[in-house]
Amino acid sequence: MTSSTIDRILDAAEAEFAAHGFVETSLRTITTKAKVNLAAVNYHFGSKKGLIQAVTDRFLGPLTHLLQVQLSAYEKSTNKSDDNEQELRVLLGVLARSCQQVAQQNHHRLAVFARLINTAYSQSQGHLRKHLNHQYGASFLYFMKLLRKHMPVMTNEQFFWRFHYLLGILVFSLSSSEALLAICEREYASNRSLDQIMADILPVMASAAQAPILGDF
Amino acid sequence: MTSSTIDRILDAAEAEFAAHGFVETSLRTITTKAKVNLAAVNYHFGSKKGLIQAVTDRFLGPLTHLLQVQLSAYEKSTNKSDDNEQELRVLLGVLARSCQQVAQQNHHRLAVFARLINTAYSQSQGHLRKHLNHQYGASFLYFMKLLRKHMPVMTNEQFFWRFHYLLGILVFSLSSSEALLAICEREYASNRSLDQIMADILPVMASAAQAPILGDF
DNA sequence: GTTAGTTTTAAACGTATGTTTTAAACAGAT
DNA sequence: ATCTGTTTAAAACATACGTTTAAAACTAAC
Repeated sequence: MTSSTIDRILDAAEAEFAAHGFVETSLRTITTKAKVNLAAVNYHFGSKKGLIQAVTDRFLGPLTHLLQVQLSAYEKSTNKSDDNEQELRVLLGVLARSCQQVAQQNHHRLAVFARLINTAYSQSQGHLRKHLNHQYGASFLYFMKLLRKHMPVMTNEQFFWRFHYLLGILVFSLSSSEALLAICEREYASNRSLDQIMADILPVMASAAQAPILGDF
Repeated sequence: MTSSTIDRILDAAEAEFAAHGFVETSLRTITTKAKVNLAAVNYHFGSKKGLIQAVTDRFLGPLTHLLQVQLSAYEKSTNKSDDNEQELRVLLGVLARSCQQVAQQNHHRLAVFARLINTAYSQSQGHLRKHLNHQYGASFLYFMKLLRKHMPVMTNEQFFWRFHYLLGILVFSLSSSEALLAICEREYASNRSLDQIMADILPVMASAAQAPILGDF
């Protein structure tokens, strides 16, 4: 047995979810791609919802754990720069590197994660968002706490909004990465990688974090 | 007859699409909310796909038309600032104001638009993206051309990526606006409007547009 | 008032989906 | 080798969906 049924399902589901979204991909396409019987999903994961949760947990579990470690290491580090924007890039780099390390070559994982965030914030009810917050909120709150230090000249509410604007850059880029990379290759004959995109985004997010707050427009 | 069947369908579809997405909302929920017979959708719009197109056309048609006018007025205007970032805010403000003017109080319209962009870029095939580009690409290319002038220190490819990072801010904020506004009200007892969010985003996008390009991280 | 064209209605159709069921195949322990 | 619990397999189930049909209701012109 090269790989277990469970792993083959998770891998196939991850790829399909990343490419077509959660509701758009059926269990039948997943199970045929995984070369597994249809009923296997409900046997091992209970339901489609359980499968989605398992796929995302496989990424978010290690990610939040690694993030916790890396952030506390960053917090204890002494060689902080005086340049606030530089320091923002470093902090955002901790998150980016943690994502990359957990995704480990697998370009689907980040796309699934981005889709998850997207759907979580697109639901008016917000059940998924509450679940994510309850399950993995601690690590991300920690990250936000450190980020907050480098964005001092705003109220908590202003920080809330600004944070989600930054999140938008990341989520949109990752969930659209497949299409964007394809366009980029066709239009500019340039073969980029997800890692390069991540590196590309960091200074953009850092600048966006420091943008002035203007009342009018 | 207070409002025609077609308009009632469009209004109901717009609200449901904005709240739950295109695939997640059924024709039955739309027609019951519109107090219209189920078959009316297929009679008037041919198919669900036709309905989606009609909903988005109702927004994108006027928007691109208005944008075309406003942008050429902007291009001809003489009181340009020497401050590049300020000028970026003005140009982005043209887009924002056009969106607001066309959306006209209807907070669903912008959310549907954002969802459309999101799904267009989330499809690996990209049929929807090509359709939008073919139908409404001219106005947005015009906008990009003007934007390009204020982001000179990068290659065309770098501009391509940067543009989509900016797009991410807008799309995520708009498609998540309902959830974000709800959280904001609950957490900070602050009643914001979509217009305020738009005004809030402009300087962030302007700063992000001018962020430096760093090779490493 | 009749007629021709349009719109609305109720019902049914075909299909795709997630899920369940029941039995068979398998694995490891005794 | 037998037994026990676990996993796989094929089939069926129930439901929700988009779509189509055919008749009824409506509208406006003659």
